[in-house]
Amino acid sequence: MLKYQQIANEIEQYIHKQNLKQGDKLPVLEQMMSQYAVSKSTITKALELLERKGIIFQLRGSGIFVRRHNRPGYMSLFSTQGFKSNLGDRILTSDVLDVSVMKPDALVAENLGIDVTDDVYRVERVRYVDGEVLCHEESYYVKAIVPYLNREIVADSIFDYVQSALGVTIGFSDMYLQVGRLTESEAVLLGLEEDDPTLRIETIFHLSNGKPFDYSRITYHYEHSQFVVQANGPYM
Amino acid sequence: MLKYQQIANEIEQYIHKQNLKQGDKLPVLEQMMSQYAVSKSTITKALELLERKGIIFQLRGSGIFVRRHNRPGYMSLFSTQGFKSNLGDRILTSDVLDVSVMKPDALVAENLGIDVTDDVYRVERVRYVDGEVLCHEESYYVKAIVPYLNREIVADSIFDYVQSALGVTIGFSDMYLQVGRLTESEAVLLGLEEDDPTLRIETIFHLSNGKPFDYSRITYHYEHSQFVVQANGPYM
DNA sequence: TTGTTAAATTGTACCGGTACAATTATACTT
DNA sequence: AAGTATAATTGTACCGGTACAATTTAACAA
Repeated sequence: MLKYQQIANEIEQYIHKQNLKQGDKLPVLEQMMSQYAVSKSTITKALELLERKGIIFQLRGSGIFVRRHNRPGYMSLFSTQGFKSNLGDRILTSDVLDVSVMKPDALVAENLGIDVTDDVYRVERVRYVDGEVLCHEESYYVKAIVPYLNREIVADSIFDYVQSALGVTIGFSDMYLQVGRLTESEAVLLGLEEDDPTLRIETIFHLSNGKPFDYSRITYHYEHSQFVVQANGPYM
Repeated sequence: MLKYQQIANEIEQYIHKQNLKQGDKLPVLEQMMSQYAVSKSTITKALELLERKGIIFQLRGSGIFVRRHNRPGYMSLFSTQGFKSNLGDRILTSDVLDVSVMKPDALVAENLGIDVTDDVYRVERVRYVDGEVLCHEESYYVKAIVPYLNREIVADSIFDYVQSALGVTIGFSDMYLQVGRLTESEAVLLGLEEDDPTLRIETIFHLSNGKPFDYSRITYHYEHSQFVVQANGPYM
């Protein structure tokens, strides 16, 4: 692991262990330099990472402060999307409805940048947090990149498997959000009624080399899903 | 303007003018260094900014490539939230329903980190994109930070005014998303029916010194709002 | 042609430095 | 006590460098 990542983790741990709250001040940069015995730019890089994650904010001339939102029930929009799990103490489980190899339809192929004659894995799951229905997920993996999947892998974290077993790294993703109404079949799976409101998120996940490898459609249970997104002004 | 910001802008312009698409390659780092006559770290910083904005991705050993999502109808979730307007060619207008000074209720005061005896500006608007109803917005500004507002300012971009006229800088924001059903009064304003689906976003905007100055509740017209969020893997 | 090895290309991690801007603390005045 | 100038603190911009890892290209062998 890289130094600046390691340091970022340790600082994050420190904040949690000390139970620091919004506005609490962290040690100054120079002290961190000597504490971790690295150069200023390495500390800066670690802090920048934490800033992007919404864990701290820095104020020139003043110091480094803890940033923390105050709504326990909300999940990070990104945590449910395959990235670093940030669900805290909540337990995520899955019912696997389907894992199979197939040919993609035109829409799926287009989103994955492949041909309709190429193979994809289709995975269908219903996911739960602490036993409550969270969402219905239908996702497609490019078989050329993810050559093998089974129900055990899929019941767990697919992304962990892909990264550790296949040695590929996930780079970035495009998420498309839209509110709509449930179809009858979706309603059954989520334990709701037809035409009930829902949040639909389509996501295209890319490897770090820019190639799409996963296209997924998620339909959320509107009563069990609330999300937080922490944004940093100048960058968006 | 800072060098690295300036360079980031110029590169962004270049991408648009050349109409580069996903996967197209940009000049290599070393060439950019000489072209803009700055050091490597300044170019790196500019590129990092563009990477965060979802405009490029970098690939060690290979080059710098354009990243571009391919769904024209979708607005960036952040563009409608006061940050850098990225709506492209679409025109954003507002009906101002209310601009007044008042005392906040307990909930608003809590979200703004102030006392119920402190003054706030209450702003209520209906916003349109290209003439279509986009959302209903109710927002509260800490009067101690934003001492004056009127209907002209509010009809335009409040954030531009706050930053340029008041000389404060916006630092970061926490957004809370939730799907629900419209109340009758909301439905009237949006031209929909009661109990229709809707996306509700509450946002707390902070200055760069960490102080909250704006708490807003937005209710979106579910048929006229679709959002894109571009995420970068390792940072979330 | 196909695969393998070696070399060149190219971005990233990390160092250490100077200058500076924003904030906060201090000393001083009124 | 309250304002005002001054100094100290503290993070950010920018420079220029070395080493290195990932990728691509070129050279080579089977």
